[in-house]
Order: sequence, then C-alpha cells, then structure tokens
Amino acid sequence: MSKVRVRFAPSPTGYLHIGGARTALFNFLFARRHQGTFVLRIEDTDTVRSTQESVDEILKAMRWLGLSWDEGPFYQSGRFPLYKEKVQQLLRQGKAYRCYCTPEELEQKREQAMAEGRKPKYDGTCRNLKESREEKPYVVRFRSPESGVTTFEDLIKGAISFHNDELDDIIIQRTDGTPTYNFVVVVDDVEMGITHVIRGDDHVNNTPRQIHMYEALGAALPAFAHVPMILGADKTRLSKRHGATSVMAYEEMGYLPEALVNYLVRLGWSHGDQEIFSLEELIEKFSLENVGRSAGVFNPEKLLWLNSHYIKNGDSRRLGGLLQRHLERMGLAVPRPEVLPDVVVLFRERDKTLEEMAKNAAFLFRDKPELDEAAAEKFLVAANRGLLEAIILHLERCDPFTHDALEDCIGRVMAETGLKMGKVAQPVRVAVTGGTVSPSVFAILPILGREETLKRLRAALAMIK
RNA sequence: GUCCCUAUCGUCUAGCCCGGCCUAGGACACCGGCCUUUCACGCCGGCGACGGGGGUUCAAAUCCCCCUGGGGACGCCA
Repeated sequence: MSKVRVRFAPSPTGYLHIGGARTALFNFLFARRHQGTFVLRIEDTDTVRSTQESVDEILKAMRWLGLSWDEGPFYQSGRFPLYKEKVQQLLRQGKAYRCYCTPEELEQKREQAMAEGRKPKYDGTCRNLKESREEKPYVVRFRSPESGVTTFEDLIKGAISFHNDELDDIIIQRTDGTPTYNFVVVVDDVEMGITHVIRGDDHVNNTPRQIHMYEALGAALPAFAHVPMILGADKTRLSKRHGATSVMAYEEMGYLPEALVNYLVRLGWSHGDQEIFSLEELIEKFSLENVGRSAGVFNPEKLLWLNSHYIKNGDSRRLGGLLQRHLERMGLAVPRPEVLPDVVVLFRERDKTLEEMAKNAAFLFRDKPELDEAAAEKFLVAANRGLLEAIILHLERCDPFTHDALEDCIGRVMAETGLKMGKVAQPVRVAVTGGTVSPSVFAILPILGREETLKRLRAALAMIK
C-alpha cells in the first residue's frame, strides 16, 4: 500500500472549534499511526471571509493541542492559477460549461422548487447553450452525469450510494473568476497526493460530486472516511449556545490540552473500556474502524473529569508554570514562582481546572485575604479570641515552620484549650485564607511563611477586639 | 419538501461484522455510605439502556424489512 497522506483543511473564517479540532486530531492520529504525512491546507478561496487572524488563531490552537503537521500550511489563495487552468481544461473537454444565470434568478428558482416540494437543484438552463456570450458575466458549472448511481465505500460508514439524478451541476468558478470549494478540494487532494480524506459527516453529500470531478480530472480516488458530527446537549449541531466551542477558550478556562485531546478522541472512538489515553498511546491504538457512525453529544462534565485527572497526575512543575499564567491573568504577581509546584500539589486533588486552582490559591498571592463575611461572622468572634492568642503564641515559637512541626504546635494548643481539631483549624483557616474552604492548614502555612501567617492571624485578632 | 446518514443507560461507549458466554460491561453525571481539621479527593454500594413493529432462527442487542426518532445536505460558504 502506498504511503498514507492525509490533510486537515480548515477554512480561516473564525477560530478552531471543537469539531474541527477533532477532525484534525483524527487525521493527525491516522497519519502518525501509519507513519504517513499530515498536510495542513488553508481553504481560503472565499477571499471575502477569510482572514489572516483566523489562520493565526487556528495554527495557535493546533500547536497548543500538539497536532503538528508535516507539510504546509498551503494556502489555496496562492494557487488560483492552477485552479483556473484546471477549469479551462474541463471547459475545453466539455466537462464544464458557462452559466449566465444570475444569483437572483437562481434564488427564485430555488424558492419555487422548495415551494413545490421538489429538490432545489439547478435546472440546467445553460447546460446545453450553443452560443457563448463572453461579454456577459458567467460562472462555470461542472457537468454532472444525469443518470446512474454513484457509490463509494466509506471507511467509517460503509457503502454509500447516490442517484446521479439527485445531483445538480455545481458552480466551480465564480463570476469573479475565483474557484469554489468543491472543485479546489478535489484539485488539491489530487495534486497533494492525498490518499485518505478524513473529514466531517457534513461532507457526505459532497462526495459523489467530488468523485465525478476526480473522474473528470482523470485522477485516482482517495479513500473516504466521514466522521460523525458533534452535537450539543439538545442534540442540535454544537454551537456557541451550548457553551465555549473555541479550542483556545478551553485553554483560557484552565483546561489542559491532553484532557481536551483525550476527551475529543473518545467522543466517537473507543478502544474497549479504556478511558485514559496519552497521545503516544493514541498514535499506537487509533484506527478508523473503531470510530462510531452516529453523532455524539458534547459532554462538558466528562471533559472536566478528564481535566481533573490530568491535573491530579501531571508534572507539578509544568502545572505550576501554567498556574502562574492564570494567576497573572487575574492580576496577581508571583514573586516566588518556586513555590508553585508545591501549590499545585496542595490543590490538585480539589480543583478541576487551572482557573479554579488559581482562584482558590489566590489568597497565597494577595497582600491580605479577601474575607468572606459569613465565615468571619462565624469563626472570627470574641469567643475565639483566647484561642487565636494561644495559636499566635505557639506559632511564634514554632520551629521549623513546617507541616509536621506545625501539627505539633497546634496539638499543644489543642491540649491547652481542650478543643478538637475542627474547632481550632477553622478560625485559623478563615484568618489566613479568608474563607472556610482550603487545603490542610498545616500545608498552607509553610507556603505562606511564619511572618505572613502571623500577620494575618494578628489582623484577625485585631478585628475581633 | 427531497436526498444521504444514523439509532444500547441522561451522556460517551463495549458488545453487533463471525446469533447462544448479555438476568447487556465500562466511564461521566446523579443518589447513599465510609474516610475526614473545612471543602474536595479517594474507596464501597445504588439508580439507569438494547426506540417500536414485523420477520428469519431451536435461539436476536446481534441478521432482514417497515415505521418512528435524531442528525446532515440541498449557497457565486467551506
């Protein structure tokens, strides 16, 4: 079998969304699995809507996910002469023809057909025009067979057939001379030697026409694999209404790329009962045969669970670096980044995103804690004054200021006062963190340091008085 | 409307191709318990599905047909 060549071909009219990312991921995995080549191609034939910013955004998202490509990015906008030449070739061979119908006429015909319950396809008005009217604006249409059946074997869905009379003559070149998607995709896939076309389900209907174009161009057919769509909770196509759909929005919300990759690949693909996969493992195990055939619903809770899994198990130094970025985005300075890995270790069991971790660990990086009113009213009360004084006294002398030493010191406070752990820990927690929820106080205090800890405890005491 | 695709717990899925091992397995979520300095985490347990109807067969989640549901396409977008 010839060497595998696949491509991801986004259109740069926005950011990389979840669905596109999964298509890219499947292509990437398939290429790596077969030691093939992954080509990146920018489909920007719509010069009006395509932007460089979108290209940059898409590349950034792919890099973040770790989906590296081997060739490209190739821009279709830079290949117009090639397409023009191919259009001329089809025109000469009579496999395409000029159409002088105006957009308005076509729109009208479409509406009428719909109203009459017919399929709104091009009626072929200009298909057999004898004279050429060069002076009038025209588009070029591909001449589609009028009868017969076109069948292809989809690697995911199996055999798919279309009656050719359902197909109409689609436009391959616009009035302004630019080519359209269905044509360039074929020209480029042929030119770039693409062996497997792995793309979204929504392209199934385009496939028979594209097959005709391969034939018209005298090219061999690639294999096709159509991956099912991703839907929202209401089973409609995933959109902003269902929450974030941009890949980079997940980065901002504190998700790890490996979590998103793991989630996306399991949405529609499986390997027995296994849920957790590293990228290396995916490359080893991925196969199109195990991709499901029906659309899947995007489930944010499961993504969150995977993210928490990778936060729990990831390298604390790397996570610390990522956490720093989130803290800084919140406007907090991190004067001692070397404590960050320890912070990660403290919070990784409780926070499901880095964003959440940054929020919950923020008290460590503020000048003073943001006091939760209800918590203060409950624990920073006159009745606890003596307790706080005793704690301060013991902590002043607690040496070293470490987890175990602190445990001993607080233990002495408990012995003196006869109070249980719960009674002693909560006032300290509130004084130091500002709230009632945090990791173990014995773990927090060493990170904060003796000086800062005492400062906060004294401030709390002062408040009570 | 027409065409194409699709159908196992609320969701992602295993099983289906090669019918019996399925009183249908796993995961997320949810509920309960345990653990516990708070909140989590973790552990244990529970709830929960073969869309409906016909066939074929000794036997069907697994094969065939119809219906229904869902999705997609029908653009001088990709």
